Amino acid sequence: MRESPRRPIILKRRKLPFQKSESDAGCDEADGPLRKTSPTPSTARCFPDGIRMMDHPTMPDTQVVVIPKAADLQSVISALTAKGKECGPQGRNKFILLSGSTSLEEEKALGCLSTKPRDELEKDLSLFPFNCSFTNWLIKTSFFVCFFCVLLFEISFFKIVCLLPFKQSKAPEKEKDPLSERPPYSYMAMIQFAINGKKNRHMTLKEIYNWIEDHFPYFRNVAKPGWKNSIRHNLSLHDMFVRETSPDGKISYWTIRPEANRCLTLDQVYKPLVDPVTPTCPQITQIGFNQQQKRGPPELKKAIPATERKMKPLLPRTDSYLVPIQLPLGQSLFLPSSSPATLATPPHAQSSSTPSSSSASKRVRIAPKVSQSDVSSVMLCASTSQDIKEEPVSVSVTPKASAAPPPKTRHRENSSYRRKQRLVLPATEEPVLRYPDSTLFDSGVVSDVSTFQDTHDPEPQSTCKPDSKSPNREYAFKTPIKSSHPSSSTPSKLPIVLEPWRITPVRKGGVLDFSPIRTPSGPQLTPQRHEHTPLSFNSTPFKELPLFSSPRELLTCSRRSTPTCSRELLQVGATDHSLTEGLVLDTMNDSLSKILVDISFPNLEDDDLGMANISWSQFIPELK
DNA sequence: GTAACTGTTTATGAAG
DNA sequence: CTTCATAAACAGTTAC
Repeated sequence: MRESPRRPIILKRRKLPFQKSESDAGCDEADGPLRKTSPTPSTARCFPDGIRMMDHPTMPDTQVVVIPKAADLQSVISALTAKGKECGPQGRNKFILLSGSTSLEEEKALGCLSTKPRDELEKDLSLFPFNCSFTNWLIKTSFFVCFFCVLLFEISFFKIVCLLPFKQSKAPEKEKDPLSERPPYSYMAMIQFAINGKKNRHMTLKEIYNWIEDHFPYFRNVAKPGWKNSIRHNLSLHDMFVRETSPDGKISYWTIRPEANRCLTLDQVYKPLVDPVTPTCPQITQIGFNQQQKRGPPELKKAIPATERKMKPLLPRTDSYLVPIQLPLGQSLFLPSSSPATLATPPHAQSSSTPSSSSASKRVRIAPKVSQSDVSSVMLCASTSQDIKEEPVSVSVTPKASAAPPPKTRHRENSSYRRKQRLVLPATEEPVLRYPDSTLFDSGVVSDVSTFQDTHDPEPQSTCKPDSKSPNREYAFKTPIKSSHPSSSTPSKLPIVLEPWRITPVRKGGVLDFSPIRTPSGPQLTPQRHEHTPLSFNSTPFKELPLFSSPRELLTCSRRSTPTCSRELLQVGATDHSLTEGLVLDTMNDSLSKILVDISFPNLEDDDLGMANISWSQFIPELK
């Protein structure tokens, strides 16, 4: 059975001998040889505060420090700092802080570490998921410690790092040829990778082909030629992909709608074990707001077997960016004044005044596949189709309903992901009316609506009556642009029925005010957008935290914010991020309190970080 | 004119 | 039911 896509990648545990290293031997003379041979609780070093220390079983430079609940953490940290410095760079200068444990947990933890034979302990530690109470406890506790230390030692001497003490992977690694393995990404994802991999973020179809072939040899060597058809299909199907033409109109480029673009690049997901053609994509550093991302250590990515990359971490829900948000009626109050008369204006009359690059590309003439007779029949149909005329704009009308399609067809037609046009809500053309001067949409802050406006530049009439004002009118009768016309290159029984809203605005002038998507620069129109931007991908919880005046506030906020990490992000994070089992204070680096902690909780459910059974006051006396 | 390429759309089935 | 992959029909464009 294949692992859950959300399951974090399990890295191989670094196998270290239990023998004390030479360097460590000279670290703390006070610990004595006794501890080296038997790190039992009784031999653990005791600080004046009652802190007990013991060598980490697998990390030679790390000690586990058990801090009593009542201990003064500040003094403990100070002591550890001093101790770490004493040990020097070769000694055990990192400490995993375990704080506030109950005696039972403590005993379990220490007992787990100390009472079992080495081989058994190793076996325990190497099993996955964690079956050691100490390890589980460590996970939970380190969660606490992370926040606690951030709180207390934001300007302290410590560099907080994450290690992977018990990382391992016992899964049998099948020897598969990565070159012949199908990548675990959807076509849509791969297209995004490709386009985002380019500086200017637009690609010709052929470039997309080549990119995919270069990065996924499967498509070059194994896949049937039909995969290119699928690429084209995806490009056409998904609204996030927008076709633009070069200034001379001879070259078509595919781009990604900015507000729909999460700037995904391949190396955000994984680094191939073998990438014979293209080295690691360097694009990530070129992506503007993506620059804060930190890639995981290369070794982490290298350790990801291809089979474990079989996940779908990057499949944005279509409705997350394709469907304009239906806000309540009142939302339209942001709009400038509009009049029913404007609404009554045929959409195409405004479409030419939308000077975005996208719309420019959309001004290509639509092939006049619909003959006059066809148009007549269409108009006749529309005028006689009661269900369409009577339907409010906001009500979805089953396309082709009046054409009596086969039941199967009707079923499919109701699927919202089919056909980009279907994704456009009826009122999406309204912004054109409200904002004939659409320079707003070129400002970079592009709302869904504006882009829809661009993408779905309504030009139905242009087929029959080319817009003489269009600067691109010389590109007459090119391939119909998606969503630009109800009719398609594929003969359609009742083309106009596919987009009933195109005939409803005049009649539904008032109803159109339902549309919330007229806000000129509506961040609120894409409220989720930023949560899906790559900015969030690698951000640590701390980055998102405001300043806190108290531990309680911090922890409260931290717990609050944790669930905001979507599964998707977790999935990506699982690929890129360290798997944190413990927090280590690197006492040898006292220059900065640079926080390098990325917290993820492998083997714990997203919604269950193991905190349910933890009393915060148990760890933080200050909270009491 | 034809082939190849490109783009759009529909249909269908698998998988979850 | 949704998402995705796949196949295919069809049309426009371009190069030969």
